Amino acid sequence: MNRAACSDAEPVAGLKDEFPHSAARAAVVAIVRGYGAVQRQMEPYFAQFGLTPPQFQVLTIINRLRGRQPTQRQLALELYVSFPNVTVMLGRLEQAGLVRRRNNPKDRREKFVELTHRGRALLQRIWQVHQVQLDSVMAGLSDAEQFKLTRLLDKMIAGATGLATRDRPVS
Amino acid sequence: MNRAACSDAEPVAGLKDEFPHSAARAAVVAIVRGYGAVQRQMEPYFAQFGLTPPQFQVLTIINRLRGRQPTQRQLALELYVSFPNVTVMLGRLEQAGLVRRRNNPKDRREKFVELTHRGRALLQRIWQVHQVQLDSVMAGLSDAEQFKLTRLLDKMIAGATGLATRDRPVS
DNA sequence: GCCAGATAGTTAAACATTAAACTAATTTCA
DNA sequence: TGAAATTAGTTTAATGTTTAACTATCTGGC
Repeated sequence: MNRAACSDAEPVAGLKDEFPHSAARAAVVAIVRGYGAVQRQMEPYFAQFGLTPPQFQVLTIINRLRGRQPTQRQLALELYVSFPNVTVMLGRLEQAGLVRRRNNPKDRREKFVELTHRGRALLQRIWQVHQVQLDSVMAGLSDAEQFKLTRLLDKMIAGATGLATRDRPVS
Repeated sequence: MNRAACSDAEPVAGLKDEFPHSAARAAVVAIVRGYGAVQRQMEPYFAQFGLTPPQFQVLTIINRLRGRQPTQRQLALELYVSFPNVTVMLGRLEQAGLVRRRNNPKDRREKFVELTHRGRALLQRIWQVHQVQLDSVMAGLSDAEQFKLTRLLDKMIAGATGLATRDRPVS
């Protein structure tokens, strides 16, 4: 390819080559990096129990909503994920014997979701060592700093002015 | 299934039904939620340019390493992702005409990666409006709070005591 | 000079995720 | 009552991610 008249190795005339730094950019980058660090610690930890982090999240939410007969729909809203995603994840968790779907006889479109005995037992087994893991992830910060971090993130979430925001998945 | 002797609706005897709250747990949850909020704002934003957030990240890193002839290997290390992941993502970006792979004649195992003119032009088009987007994500925090948030997250990352940690993907 | 081991990249299989299109059941209302 | 609209869930296609297994190439010691 002959691009002598528009060399691909040269910057485009008059435009800068790097995006400038700013407090907002640094904070966004820090959040993404912080999330990555948390993920890298939690993945092998949950793998010990045969779970992925999202699977643990699903089990936790189902447990929290127990007694309220959650449907897959309600689960998706609580989890902040799309509806098809719930279908897929429950399929795997059901196959693993941790979760059960029951048809609602009153409305045959709906299915209630609940933990099996095995699913509940697994959650409790994890809880016995879970605080140690969380503390090791947060070992770099004092309790006061952990509170401050939590407060700042909550404030950021509350104040984000979603210019091009989608509140939640729509499917 | 007859489970009369071990009812699935009862909590396991002697174990608690909820994992207790703690500063560390709140902070981890806040990081995950904060990341989700950022993602939900950035995805539709990048979609305007036909990109996903990871694709933008790849283009940014390739641009930053330009002049150093980065290989796919070096890209994976900078991006903190696995090597096969780079293969897959570059495949799509190359197909979109934003990136180019060139064989290293000195070592025919390696491939150098560089932005095409079109890739560089797209980055610069995004940069022109990028600060507005970042500021809208961080609209809830003052500049000083953004600095503090960045500092706390960096400290958290540096201090995490990876009990069961994997520094980076191994493949 | 040649073969064992290391290195760069790819392919395959699994999981998570979304949007879009589809099926089935219920509700609305004319 | 019966057709239209709504709602719950699934399936499909696409993207991103990992680990494991594979191919091709290079390097080092004999």
